[in-house]
Amino acid sequence: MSTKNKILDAADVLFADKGFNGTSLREITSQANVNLAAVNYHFGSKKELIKAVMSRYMDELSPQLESALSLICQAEQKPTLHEVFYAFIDPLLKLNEFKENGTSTFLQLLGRGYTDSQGFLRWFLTTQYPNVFTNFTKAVKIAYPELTTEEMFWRLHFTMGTIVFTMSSSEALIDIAQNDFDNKLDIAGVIERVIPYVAAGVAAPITNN
Amino acid sequence: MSTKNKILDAADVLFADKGFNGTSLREITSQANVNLAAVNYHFGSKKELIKAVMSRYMDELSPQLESALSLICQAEQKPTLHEVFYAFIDPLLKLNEFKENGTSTFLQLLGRGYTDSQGFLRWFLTTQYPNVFTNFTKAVKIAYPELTTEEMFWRLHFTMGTIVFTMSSSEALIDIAQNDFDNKLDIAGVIERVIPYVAAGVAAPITNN
DNA sequence: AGCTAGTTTAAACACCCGTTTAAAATAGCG
DNA sequence: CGCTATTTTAAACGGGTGTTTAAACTAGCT
Repeated sequence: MSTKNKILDAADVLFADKGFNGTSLREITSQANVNLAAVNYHFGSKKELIKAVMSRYMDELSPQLESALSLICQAEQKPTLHEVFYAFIDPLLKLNEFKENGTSTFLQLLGRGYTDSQGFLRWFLTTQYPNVFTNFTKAVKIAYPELTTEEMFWRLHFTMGTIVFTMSSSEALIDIAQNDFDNKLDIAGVIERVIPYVAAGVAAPITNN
Repeated sequence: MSTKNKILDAADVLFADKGFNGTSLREITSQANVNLAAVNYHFGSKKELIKAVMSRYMDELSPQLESALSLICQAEQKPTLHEVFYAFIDPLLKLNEFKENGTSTFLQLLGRGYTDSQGFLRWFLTTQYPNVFTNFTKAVKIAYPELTTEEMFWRLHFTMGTIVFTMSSSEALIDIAQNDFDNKLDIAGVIERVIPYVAAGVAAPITNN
């Protein structure tokens, strides 16, 4: 395997686990069995490495999400909110074929990116992959047209927060849940549980104060 | 003002803004106009300072939350989920009297603590302030007894995630929202919007797969 | 084989970190 | 006042950080 990929593979596990700030290049390169300077040689800087790690997932995910959402929007009958959110499941789970534990690693990275480094990753995602967001809001708008744009703005961000936050601590939660309820559970199980939650949240009746 | 309080005041703003790992003692002490060594003299270590910052809020909040929740549980008619969640609003908003921008700062700190430093703050909160959690689950159990303990476990963590994550990026979101919808909005407004969302999420019908 | 372009390597660089030290300053009190 | 205990201070410590350097190595190709 190429040095570049060895670095990427080691980096995304460590980044997901300990955050971007919390992971040093020395940890990454020793885990990847490559020289420290290789990161700067192949990627230029740590920041560019972070972008590369995220891009590897987004380039895989983004087209699949786009087609899944546009399929829903063009269907003869208008979709339910439940269907809109379920459109995310297959593309997300396919990341597991793309890479071992790809789904949960990616979602953890997303969570890290939201809170670490003062939102530079949010800027990166919204500017580099804007279609994912516009397609999603379009689909929600069709499924729940009564929702004002502003309410939708907030509820989608709440949803983003729920997903991302849950997944970034999903390993710990799964551990606790398996101890307390001895119920075999994996990342797909968590997704199965979070979808009804966020769908109900977005579908909540509009309160007019 | 005492050196100790100057440090605490500077620390919680910086911690909320840039995370625990992302804030150095040198930033804190220069912002507080005190000597670098003062932190270790008064608090012992950075970790103890983090605990002290959180305790200052929790000691204020915890009793108020406990009484608000037990009031609800002991009412003659069983509470709705909406009421259970609204019980949080007043105690949280009272943090603004306790300290300028106390509410949003505290919630941001909570978000930081969940993701930074591999969950040591979660351990700290659940072991030092267990009553808040048990009272909350008790109240939810009364309001929605059909929910299994396991489902409740997950939905409460989803809720925690939504709140904490939303608030940790609330400033940026409020900025965007005010630009796009020119709608005056503050932290209380965000709370007003997130409550129906999480209440609906927790109240979502049970799916049996 | 000999040259070149691409890659890897060990070492050093300059800087930031949390913590400790020991001296200086400041209060508090008999 | 003079003594003691507390607090503040500047400086240093040991270690970790991302990045850069220049030399060594390794293809690939004529």
